Amino acid sequence: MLDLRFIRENISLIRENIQNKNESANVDAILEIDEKRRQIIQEADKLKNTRNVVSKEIANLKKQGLPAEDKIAEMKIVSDKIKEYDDELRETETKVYDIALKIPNMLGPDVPIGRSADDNQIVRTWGEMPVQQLNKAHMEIATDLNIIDFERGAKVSGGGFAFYRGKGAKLERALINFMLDFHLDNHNYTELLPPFLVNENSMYGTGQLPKMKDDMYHDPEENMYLIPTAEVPLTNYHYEEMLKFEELPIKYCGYSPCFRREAGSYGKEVRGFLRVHQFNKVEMVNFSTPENSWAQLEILLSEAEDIVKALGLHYRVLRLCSGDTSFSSAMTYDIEVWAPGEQKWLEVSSCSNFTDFQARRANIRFKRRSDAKPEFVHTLNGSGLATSRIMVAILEQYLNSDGNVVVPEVLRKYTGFEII
RNA sequence: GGAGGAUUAGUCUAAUUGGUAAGGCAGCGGUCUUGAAAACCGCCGGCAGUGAUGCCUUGGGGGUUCGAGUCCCUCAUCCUCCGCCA
Repeated sequence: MLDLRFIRENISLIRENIQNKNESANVDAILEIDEKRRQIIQEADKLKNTRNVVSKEIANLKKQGLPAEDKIAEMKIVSDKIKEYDDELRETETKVYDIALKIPNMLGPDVPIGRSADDNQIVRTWGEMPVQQLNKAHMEIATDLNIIDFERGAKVSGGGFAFYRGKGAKLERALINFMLDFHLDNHNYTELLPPFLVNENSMYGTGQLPKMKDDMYHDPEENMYLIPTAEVPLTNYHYEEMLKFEELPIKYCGYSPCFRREAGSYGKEVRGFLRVHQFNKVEMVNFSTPENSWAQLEILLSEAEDIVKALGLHYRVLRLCSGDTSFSSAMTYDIEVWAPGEQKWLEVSSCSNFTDFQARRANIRFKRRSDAKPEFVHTLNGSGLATSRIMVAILEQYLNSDGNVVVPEVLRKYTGFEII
């Protein structure tokens, strides 16, 4: 969420930003409602002051055994009035937040303006386009090698679910463990293995709710949500906390499965591993001071790139244009790996600076000194990485001429085999 | 799932029949000192405000009352016991 005061003072910038982000939030009413909200607070505070002062007088009278009926009757009226104001305030605040929660984060200064993925900037490309002797897509490879079973996934759960089988399952576990160990050993992270179900507050905290409600698996019985990314539990780990200045930046990484309903997806988009309801991901999150967050974003990106490099996969880095940058993000870099069988680039990581947007929602703050005013931290996160699409890239880039797949060097100590 | 107990600010701990959150420690700033410690003074929950100041805050949310840390309802978390269970 944006600061209400910032909204008040920069409404035209906010309208422009909503357009640039291809969002549709309607902010027309917010100024008027917020003005009303502030007036109610002022009026109510005056009455509350009266009540506090006179209540003390009543207490004193009672102590001296003097009558206080007049003042009590007077305060009864004041109290009723306060209740009316408080009810009105609650209503008005709800209206303000309904609008404010749907306003997207402001874009960072270097974000190129554009409508769609076509306008994203290519920052750099790493490695060489691999030359394929066999031109097979990952589904065919996986089926031939019997390492991924979508049919039985569909039978047991539904479309978009799969079993990893045999060496496929082990390769998946190897990827997860390799990524975690790599970040822990080389990038100074603390590992968190989080809950996969979270409450509603957490979903609001990181900004999945209210906007993305339809994309979430929800248990109405307990009002809990299956996480769409470990970003949710890892960021909300410090929900409503005051962090220590000396400890920033705080860096966590953690594995989780990610659950997405993908409502509205269709056709060949949902075929194979490119878009599934459940996939595995190692996520990195970072709590930073405001002045340091842009530098941290570059570091976060390079840490994600280190994984792709270590796996020897041909990839490129994109700076997302305004229209492709998500609701909560100020700026996002995507890492895409090349899938020769698909003949396309696959997103395997998204590294974003959320500035103070999530921190304000989740109320995560820090003090520069023990007697200083609290400030919101900046939060960042990046996938490091999503394994299902990395699996696709490995199968297609490491396919050799006899139809087998060579296991990337760094994974061999985890898999125990060199070839599938 | 059932029964009972607990939750006060970073932490520990107070608060007459309901009368409007008192202290200790830690931390920060200062005086003193060659430097440090000790001692002493001030600050030391949040929001708004340049400020004086005002409002809010006893796990969350409601209620009763002129007034709630205190009484009632509800939810959460923790502890003890019973039941069930990987």
